[in-house]
Amino acid sequence: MSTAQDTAGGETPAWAEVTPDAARRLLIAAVEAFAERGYHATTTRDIAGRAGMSPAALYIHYKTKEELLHRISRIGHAKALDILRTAARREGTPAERLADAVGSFVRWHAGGRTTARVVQYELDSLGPDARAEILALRRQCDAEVRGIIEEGVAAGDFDVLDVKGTTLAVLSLCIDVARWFNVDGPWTPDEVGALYADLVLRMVGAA
Amino acid sequence: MSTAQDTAGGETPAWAEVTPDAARRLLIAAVEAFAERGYHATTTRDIAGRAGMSPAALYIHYKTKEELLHRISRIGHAKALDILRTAARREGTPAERLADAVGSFVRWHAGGRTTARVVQYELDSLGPDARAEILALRRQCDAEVRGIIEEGVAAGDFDVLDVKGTTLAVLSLCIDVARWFNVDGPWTPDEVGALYADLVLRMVGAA
DNA sequence: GCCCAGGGTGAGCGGGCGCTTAGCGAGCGG
DNA sequence: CCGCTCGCTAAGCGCCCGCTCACCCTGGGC
Repeated sequence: MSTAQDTAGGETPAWAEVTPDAARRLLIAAVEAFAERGYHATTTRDIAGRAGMSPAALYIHYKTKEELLHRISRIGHAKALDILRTAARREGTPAERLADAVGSFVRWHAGGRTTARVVQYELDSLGPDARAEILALRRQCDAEVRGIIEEGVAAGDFDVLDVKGTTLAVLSLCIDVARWFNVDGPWTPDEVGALYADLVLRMVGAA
Repeated sequence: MSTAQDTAGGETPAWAEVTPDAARRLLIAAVEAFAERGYHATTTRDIAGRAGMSPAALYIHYKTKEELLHRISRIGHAKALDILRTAARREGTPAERLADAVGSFVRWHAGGRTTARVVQYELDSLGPDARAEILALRRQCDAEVRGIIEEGVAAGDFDVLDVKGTTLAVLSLCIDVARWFNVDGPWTPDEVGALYADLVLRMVGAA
């Protein structure tokens, strides 16, 4: 159960950047707990218990419960931005790059649903400073997708009425996968990624 | 501020079915608080305070804090289902009915964002029985939209690879409006409704 | 063998939570 | 003008929260 959360493509083991080991185990426990119950409904005793430690151990590695959420949010958003950036800057037509971006972004939200849930839906539980920092990362995600769509429009490959609105809709569609995707459901992350890539190409008039 | 939340088209005053007046004021206060902070982060003292009452007054009209969420969720889902059902059963081509359904559903999520947020995102805070009841209403919402899409496919108006997946994506797109829509933002609910109706028609290949 | 640094624990503090209860006072039939 | 009803309040109960602190155990340098 503790090794269930990997990255979208299985590149690097998840949360490898968090050290030492005890801090990583606590963070993974927090991700699972926040995803299941939400930030406010999760107790520090629950997090420590999942990591096999006493409640006090949490405060050796993190100043507060909110710092845990902040760390999770920052690492998660960095990963999401990395996925979109990689797709946006590869070679290929705008349609190919948009399909790649949506496909891999959706695979991450479906496969790493536990992490994605926390990253995408617990943002409001952060304090003002931390939230502002995360929102900046979000705007960069938006910019990457909008960039691809604008290039497609400029090249005459896409037919879009409202670039800003369509960008928002595309991201919204991908993000909401984290809310409804069920590992035991009828689709694999790959299947949802492929379906969504097709749907998004239709949305921008590239089909 | 207390009259801010109306229905999508301004048909009936919101929450008119909740009586007596004190119970309705408490429920409206709860909707606002849950939408702002989430169910678990909202205290019964906060709800009562917003309604101008003492903390104990809440328990004259509701057995528990969860009963408030349950009532809000049931009424909200009933309204959502009503919107979709009305659009699905009117006269017109499948494309017209789908555009109507998406447009009005999105207008409700954008205009009544406060309510929609609670209804769509605080579901997991309900107990098993209450959640099961609400999930049944959700499946009916899904069935209404899937019905329109199936008719469009049967009539040869739509070109859809995966009816079930596309239905889910359409609903997901609409629901997520409640997460990002901002009343002070660049769009009105009507504009988002129109944009989304166009995007969904493209998704089903009816453009 | 001794010491020290540092990750870990058990116990517990102050406080705020959901919820209860005893009683108050306005409205009203008789 | 009594007295009953009933919506509401003030006070507070028991609980568990986030977080702290004094102490312990273990492993590596000398």
